[in-house]
Amino acid sequence: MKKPERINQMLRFINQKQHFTLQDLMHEFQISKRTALRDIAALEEVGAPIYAEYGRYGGYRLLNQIQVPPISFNSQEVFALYFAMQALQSFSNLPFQVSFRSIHEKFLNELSDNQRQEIERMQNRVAFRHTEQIADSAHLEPLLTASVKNKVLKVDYQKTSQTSTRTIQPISIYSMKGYWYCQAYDICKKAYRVFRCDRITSAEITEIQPLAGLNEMTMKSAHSLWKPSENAVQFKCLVDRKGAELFLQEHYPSMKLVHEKENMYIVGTYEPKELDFIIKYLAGFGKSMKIIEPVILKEKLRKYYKDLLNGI
Amino acid sequence: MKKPERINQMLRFINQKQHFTLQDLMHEFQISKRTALRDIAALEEVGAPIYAEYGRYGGYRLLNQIQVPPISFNSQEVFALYFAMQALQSFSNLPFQVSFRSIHEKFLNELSDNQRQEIERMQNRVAFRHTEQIADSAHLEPLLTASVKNKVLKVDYQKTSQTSTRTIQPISIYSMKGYWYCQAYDICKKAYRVFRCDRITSAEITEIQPLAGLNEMTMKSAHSLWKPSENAVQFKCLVDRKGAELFLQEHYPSMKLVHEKENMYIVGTYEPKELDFIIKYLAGFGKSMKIIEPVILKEKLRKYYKDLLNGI
DNA sequence: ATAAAGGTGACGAATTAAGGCACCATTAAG
DNA sequence: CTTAATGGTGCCTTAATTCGTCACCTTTAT
Repeated sequence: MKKPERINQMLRFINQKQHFTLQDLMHEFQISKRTALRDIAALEEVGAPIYAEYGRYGGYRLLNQIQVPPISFNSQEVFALYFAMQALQSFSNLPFQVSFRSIHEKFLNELSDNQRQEIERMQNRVAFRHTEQIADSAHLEPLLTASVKNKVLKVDYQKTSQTSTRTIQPISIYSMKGYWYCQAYDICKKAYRVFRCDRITSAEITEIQPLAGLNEMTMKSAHSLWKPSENAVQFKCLVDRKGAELFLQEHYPSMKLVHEKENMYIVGTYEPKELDFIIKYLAGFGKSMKIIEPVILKEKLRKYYKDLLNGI
Repeated sequence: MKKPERINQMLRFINQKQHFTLQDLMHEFQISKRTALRDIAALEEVGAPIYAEYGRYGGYRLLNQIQVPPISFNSQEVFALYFAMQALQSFSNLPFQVSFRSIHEKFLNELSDNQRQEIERMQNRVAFRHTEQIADSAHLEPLLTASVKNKVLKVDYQKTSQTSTRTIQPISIYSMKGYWYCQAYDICKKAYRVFRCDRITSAEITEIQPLAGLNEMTMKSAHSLWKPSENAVQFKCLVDRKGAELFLQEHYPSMKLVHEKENMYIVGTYEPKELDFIIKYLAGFGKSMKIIEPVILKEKLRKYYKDLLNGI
């Protein structure tokens, strides 16, 4: 018997029992223990609500979902979840493997006719837009797995046509502005780094001893690992109301917005090698921003604008 | 997706339809015709009472409903939903009133201990970041209600310190880059418009007769209501690879990216009154962009940079 | 301590799945 | 009668999956 058919029969089989063991499956379907185990995994993947009981007289049982009212979310909650899901759907890469078709169906199954209709009506009326995914990120799953299980990863990282092999301990992954990023500790360089996931061309979980304490890190606290080097330069820019809004739309952890006597300033630090980057960022503010210090930043910006003028 | 899972989803898929075609399966499950055919065979083997209708407008029909064992969300799906919800939570305004606390609790209640633990471990490891909400939008609910129920709304709209009263028929609402927007048809001005919701200072549902046909509009098709006026100016800019990426991160419906003999161009139109806006947008590309036409755009950009230079 | 349950990892041989292609059969519309 | 849209078959190649075996681990009740 082929696997799909067997899995389906199993679904029916376990549905009749409330309790069964691997032995039962082995006899019933004439398969080995290993295969029975694998089939259980397949059943769970399909969504069968079973759980295992360990030890002597253990076995598998069905979660009795019928007794507990099947997730009674109210309409508003259902909407919220549904549209959250829709937003997820537009990601071309996710750190989990999910079929939105399947979620969609299971979701609608749980709902009353009324709720179903309302959802359908709202379908084309609400959206949470975010930047579309720009580059495919192929290895999100191992990155997430490593960060959750506190493992060390060996990755190939491609940066401007150069590929380097890094040994990293991922802390978290996040999507932002069309890209996936991975916060991690670079074991070799002994420093906190952020990697862009689409530039990771391969990822492999190793058994290298992870750094202790790093698994206590959360996404936010990890940023604190980032310290301005001794060479870091302080800067300060005056911004108007519009500039402040732009800042809120896009900024980096090394800067903040401060109010000072009716005026607003962006203050922060940059590493010398990031100069070009920061100039480009600040130029995006246009007239809404005025560099106060340092002078070198003013000079650079002037040069930047001159270059652009010549390039037109 | 592996075959057993696909077959299961198919069972549920065809169970909801009374009629479907090979094409449906091919699209829905992203498989070839040959495979779809084979899957049909597998379904029959599993016991689905399907029969085929030959010829044009043919397809498959289900004789009677199949009994499919109940299944629930699998772990991966639960994770995805959970994190989608987390992302929603960071919105300071939503068009529905929800208590994330309550959703959170209901969610965790339904899960097995195992899943609960995994979720907790992932809590600080994954995030879908989007721009934080910048301005409060107070009247999202009436806007959504009006768009769903096809009602006409009277709103006060504040634009650069001037408040005007508009009579609009909302088509959809969406969030983007930290703001909520509302696509709507302005009944008085007889034109399609997009409003920023935080600038709507009051909203009231009226009983004014709505425009017929508008409720057929979806979010995407509504954009087609937007037509460049007679005064609209065509423009064309050369961009390099980096420029193309920037374009993908941020662009507007009136423009598109085209490939032409190894080169990439942004082409589109702008309204004369949007000139300042478009200049600012294009300036954001820096060296990665070169205006090809019209000349007036080049001139404006040059002036823009000169002004900035003087302002440093 | 022991026995009985579930669970993992690795490996190689066997099997299956998948897509592509060419071509056939049936049916309705024009 | 032709065309388009639909289901259906056979055959080929390549890639992926499946399965059993075996060794060994974990959990739990007795």
